[in-house]
Amino acid sequence: MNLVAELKWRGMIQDIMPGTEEQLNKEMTTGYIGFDPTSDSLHIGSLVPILLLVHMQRAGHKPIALVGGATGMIGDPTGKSEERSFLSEDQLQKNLNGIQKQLEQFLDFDPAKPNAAEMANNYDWFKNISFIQFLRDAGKHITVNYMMAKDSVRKRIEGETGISYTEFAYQLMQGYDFFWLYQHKNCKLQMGGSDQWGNITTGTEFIRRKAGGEAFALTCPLLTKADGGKFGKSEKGNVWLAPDKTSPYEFYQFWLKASDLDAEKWIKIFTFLPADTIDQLIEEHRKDAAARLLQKTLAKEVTVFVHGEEEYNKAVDTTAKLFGQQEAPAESLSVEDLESMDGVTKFDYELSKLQAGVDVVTFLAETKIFPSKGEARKMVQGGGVSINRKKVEDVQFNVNGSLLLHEQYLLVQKGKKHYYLVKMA
RNA sequence: GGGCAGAUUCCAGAGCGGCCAAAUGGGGCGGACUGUAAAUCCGCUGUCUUUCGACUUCAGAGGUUCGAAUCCUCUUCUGCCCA
Repeated sequence: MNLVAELKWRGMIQDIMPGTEEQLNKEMTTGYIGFDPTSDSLHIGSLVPILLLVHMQRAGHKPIALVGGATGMIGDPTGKSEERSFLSEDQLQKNLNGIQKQLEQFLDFDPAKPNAAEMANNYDWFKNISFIQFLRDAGKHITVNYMMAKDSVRKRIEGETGISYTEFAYQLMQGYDFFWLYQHKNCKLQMGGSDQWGNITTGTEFIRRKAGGEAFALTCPLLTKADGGKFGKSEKGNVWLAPDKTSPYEFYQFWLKASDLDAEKWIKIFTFLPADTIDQLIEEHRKDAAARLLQKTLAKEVTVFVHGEEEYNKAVDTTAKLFGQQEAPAESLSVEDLESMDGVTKFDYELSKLQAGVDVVTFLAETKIFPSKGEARKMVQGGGVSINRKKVEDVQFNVNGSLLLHEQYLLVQKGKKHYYLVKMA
């Protein structure tokens, strides 16, 4: 199966420029995707573009991962209803480093290979361009009329907040990137999320007008959840690829909690499993949805891809202990079980205080499981707190030494899915 | 430069002198049901607080008033129209 057919089948193509498939079939093609340094880690939303690059490389083409050191100083207006504030240069540098390190782990940079991946930073070519030079070299080739017709710009112009000249110019910079890579790296393809279509076509247009060259574009759909919610958010916010921001356990849990409909879609996009395997999984899942085979496979594949086998195994272990036998009393968990629960947030508490006895609300606030007594109380009143798997029914409930597991642990749950281990010190 | 309209809590959007921590919807969180699903139903959603309540919010600064998100003045920002 050729690359385009493969991506199509996986549901990873939203728009594709005519001729792209032919180009990819004709020769080894260099393609790039840009990543915005808006944070020091990528999140799972960026995983789809990353996977596009990986698929490309697997199909024998050459991927370039570009980080926006220059464009990050400007800000992409796409999808933003308001003008954004600048990132500080320190922050930007930190973000660039973080993102670059992450991208490196997913692609093969072995220079011995003809299609070795490459990393690029558009600051490298923008830093030497003067404003005048840019206006003469780039600005002259694209009309404002053309730029204003782009969705990202038009929405802002028609909207209530307007758009600054700075953000308006963004697409020109991205277009110039593509042109630069076309000239220096023979890069003929740009990919990205479908919201980038406008920016990407400015690039192909630019290449056509300025160099008379032909360049291609391909975008992947932006993911949403079947219930219309935003993709990639968990209770704690974004799901990050960095293990210190989203633990592998939480990461694994995110995929495991996917709804049936989403799981069917996502397994095609986020795993490299072949078509027949996936079809079979879907079929089996439909026979016995409660087994959640699809979610488990999805969670496994993605977690291994991002965090590695070992972290995956730990996440599964922890999951089994916490959710395996929900009816089993908390007392049945061994010291090793409790200690080895990776990814579960741990807190310390003074043994002497506990032995004297504390009311739940104070206890929950002092352990920092809840930020304040008020919030802790609300949650207890709403029936959202359990200690050692027993729901706390009463705000006056007294927490004391007799509840301790193995004389030193308390297993606290906020809601059904969030576990905290409190250890006495 | 001139005129007009606007800036409200996470978002959208009511409120137009006391009954306003501020309607409603969305989102978020929690509960019930279930399969750690979806749909549905219920509760919470400025901060702190056991209750009472206290404190900080309606672009910013002043002012009028017993009392202001609501009235006045200036400032900032945005949109629209005229030059």
